[in-house]
Amino acid sequence: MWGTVSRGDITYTLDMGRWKPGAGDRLREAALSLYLERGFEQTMVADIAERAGVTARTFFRYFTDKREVLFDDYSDLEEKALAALDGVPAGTSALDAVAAVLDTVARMVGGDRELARKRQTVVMANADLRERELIKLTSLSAALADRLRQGGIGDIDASLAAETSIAVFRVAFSRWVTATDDQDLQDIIRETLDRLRTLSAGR
Amino acid sequence: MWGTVSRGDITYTLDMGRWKPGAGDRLREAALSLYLERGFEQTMVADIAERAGVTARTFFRYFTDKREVLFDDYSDLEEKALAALDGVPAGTSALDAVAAVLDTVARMVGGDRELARKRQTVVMANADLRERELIKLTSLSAALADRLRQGGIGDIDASLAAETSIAVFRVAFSRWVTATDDQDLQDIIRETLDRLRTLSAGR
DNA sequence: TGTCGTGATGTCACTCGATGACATCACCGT
DNA sequence: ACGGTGATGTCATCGAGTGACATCACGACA
Repeated sequence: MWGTVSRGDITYTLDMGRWKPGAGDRLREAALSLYLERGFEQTMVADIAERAGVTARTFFRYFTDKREVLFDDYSDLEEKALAALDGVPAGTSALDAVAAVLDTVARMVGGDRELARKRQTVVMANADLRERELIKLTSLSAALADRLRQGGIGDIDASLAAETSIAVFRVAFSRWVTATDDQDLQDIIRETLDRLRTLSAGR
Repeated sequence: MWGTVSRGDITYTLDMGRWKPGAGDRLREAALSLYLERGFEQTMVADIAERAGVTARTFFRYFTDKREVLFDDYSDLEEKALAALDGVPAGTSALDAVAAVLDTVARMVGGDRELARKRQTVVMANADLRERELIKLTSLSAALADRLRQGGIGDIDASLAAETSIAVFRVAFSRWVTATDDQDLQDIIRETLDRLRTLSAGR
């Protein structure tokens, strides 16, 4: 299917990629596997591109930088999270609304623990990747806070609830990927949120 | 004081810097002012170095990268924060312990609001700088959580309390730098923490 | 007072991430 | 068969960051 073609005195090698669809997905897979094999810093964008059958230049057409290839699915997450927030009945307390959002997020992320572990391994091994993850969560938090405000929640309460949800998610997610049993992420998140309520009550 | 010196057929310009002490501080000041004037991306490390009277290579001997020049004081902060944590009496609840830490941090950061505003302006204007700020806060949080565990606080409670303290700090700090009156950062932090307690109680 | 060691800095060369400008190619409709 | 279009490749360039080595001021010491 992909052979070689001569044109003039130049021979083009049609090594899958230039016209094969799905370059973005191939790049994502190539990146994750290479980051896992060699580590993030030891992997060059050219390596990822080569494994995906494209050029480094093409990599940067799909992803703004070398880190983003692991994180661009956060836009989906944010979209669904906001939708979940819109779904809660008016008058729900800020923390309950946020609980509903966390439940939705848990369903999205909690499906494939093996994948989550691979990603977590890679991300935790590198400071730049941890930074990127944090800012993704934070911008999600900011979006949630905005939406909460639109729903009539007070300014500070909205910010606090949103930030708190991130805190809970981080703690719960960490427990989930570390856990040896196969407890649901959803359950762990619920537990963690309850725990926070207890803590804040001073008990 | 710093003139020129001829040695052999080479003339060295002793433009303050090569031997003048305090290169680190000069670099910090130069960076902040340039980031403020032109923006972070439009400022090159060579520019900062030049204003500080050194070479770009020297910049990287003081700071690991272009961002770190704004954040290396976090090591002080972490040190003092942990010391504050050690100062709380045994048996204090996780959240109360964290409250004490926040108070200490507030005293350190809350002294110069003008400086804080400048920094905040620069940091908020650039995604890479926001990332760096987040990871600094997060590693502070991790250090606090560790210390809380050493003090006998349960695993999850320790993580949650530490993460929560970051959430409270972020919300409070944002209010403080934005505020038009001259309310103390300490007070705002106390208020915000109280607000979180109320929120979590479901009221 | 001259010499030497040391720490801080400068110089140079290089790699790699990232971007703009332009060329090339497959594919699709006409 | 032809021309337009979108995706990709190619090339040149900038700037961050790093290693190796040279240079210099200064303080110790004879």
